[in-house]
Amino acid sequence: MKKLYFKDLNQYFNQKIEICGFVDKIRDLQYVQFIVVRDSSAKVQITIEKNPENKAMNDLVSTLTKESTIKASGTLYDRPNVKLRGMEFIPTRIEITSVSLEELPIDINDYTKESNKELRLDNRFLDLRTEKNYLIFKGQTLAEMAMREHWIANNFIEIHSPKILGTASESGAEVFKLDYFGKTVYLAQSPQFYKQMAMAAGFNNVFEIGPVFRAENSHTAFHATEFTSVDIEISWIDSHHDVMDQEEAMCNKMIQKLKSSIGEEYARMYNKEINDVLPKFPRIPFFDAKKIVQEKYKYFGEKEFDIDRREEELICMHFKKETGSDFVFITEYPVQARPFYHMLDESGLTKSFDLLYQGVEITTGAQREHRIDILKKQAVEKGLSLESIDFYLNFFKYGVPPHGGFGFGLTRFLMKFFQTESIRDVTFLYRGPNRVNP
RNA sequence: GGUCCUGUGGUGUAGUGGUUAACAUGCCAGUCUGUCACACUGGAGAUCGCGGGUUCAAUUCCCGUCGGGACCGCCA
Repeated sequence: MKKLYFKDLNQYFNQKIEICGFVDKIRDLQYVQFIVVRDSSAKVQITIEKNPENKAMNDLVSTLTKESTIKASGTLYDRPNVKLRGMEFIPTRIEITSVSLEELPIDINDYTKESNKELRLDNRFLDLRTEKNYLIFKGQTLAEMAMREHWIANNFIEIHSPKILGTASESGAEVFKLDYFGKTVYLAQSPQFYKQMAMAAGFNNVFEIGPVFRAENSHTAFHATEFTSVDIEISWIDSHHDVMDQEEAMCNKMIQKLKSSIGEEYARMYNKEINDVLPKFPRIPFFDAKKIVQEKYKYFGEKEFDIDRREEELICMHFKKETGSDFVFITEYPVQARPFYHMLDESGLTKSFDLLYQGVEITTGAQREHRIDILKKQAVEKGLSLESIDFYLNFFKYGVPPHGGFGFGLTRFLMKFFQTESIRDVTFLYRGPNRVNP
């Protein structure tokens, strides 16, 4: 049997078909019964008159519970007077394929108050049954597809770097340790070193979409201990601006794809259009950005060499007003805020950038230092032992193109794109300091 | 890791030092001429997170504990 998606049902009027899905609502009246059935794409009404001929089905429906799954065969009719999509399905046979318990641990109806978030995460499989949550993962699929299309058109190679590491990878974050046949190994907190290795391998341009692990005891809406990172690395760049050009192009493709594919559904569910994306995003050097926030908003961040949450929000607010852009690049971060492998410019600032989206940092990128002597010197200055990164330094001994790249937090992007309050809402199954189940 | 907040039927909330803990929704039963967030009537459902203390009396006040959240720090 080929599953018919309910969104396509208007092609099947007056035909004998089989439909299957979850029971969304049951309205059992004196002379007629209605079942609203739902699948991932839409809902449809099944109508059964109460009469001797239908007795078997009538009895079945009276025992049916919401959220059970059913299959029904019958005929679909065009019925303009039915409010739900102007159609109804008249069955000749209904099969209950599984029965749901009567009461659900969470309320999945859109029009009532949302259940407690923890309870929803405990019962994520039920939480995800709503059309709004389904749209998030449809959006994620399309976003990844758009990015892949962009990369393939630009000669990128997809890599799958290991997540079990003998030495800790470097992104400035804490790492998880685990037992590996009696030895201590680490979970990858970034594919950083390996995507650079691909540059040394002559792959020219690479990308990876994969999990990364961070042992940070962070209790915020923007952090998870495991999340999906989109990483790219490209060779033969002149500066970090070439990397930003790539990210700009990628984001444009992505937003345009989302707009063309789910723009209507998004507008219906969120009462708002997807914002247009500008072909070019504002690029503002770190200290200039600080200055704007200080002069315009009279806000003085506590961190001299980094940007705090409030500053991120104000910078985004400023450029949204000035240019209409949801995206803003902050460039030339001071060396104090950056890892050892970022390349420095003549003035001692890093050739690096962050990308902010709707007030949140979604990317860090840079031109990498590919000259081994300078790389070693910078590592030592950051307090790293050269032995610990020996395997990494090897990549630079036998010729390597100038290169750079970025890591893009897919869930952070989706969180803001879908206007959710937490990264947990856009993660299939969230992992955090206090959550490793289900 | 720091600061602050929170825990009451299945779910979401209200409320109180003192008789039967309220409301909405959900659930069950019945009624109902096609509903469409169906409607109406009735019913079941809560040792008020857990432990201790104060008190004649604690769901309420205090302490501890466990769970949870928000913001900050760290980062994507």
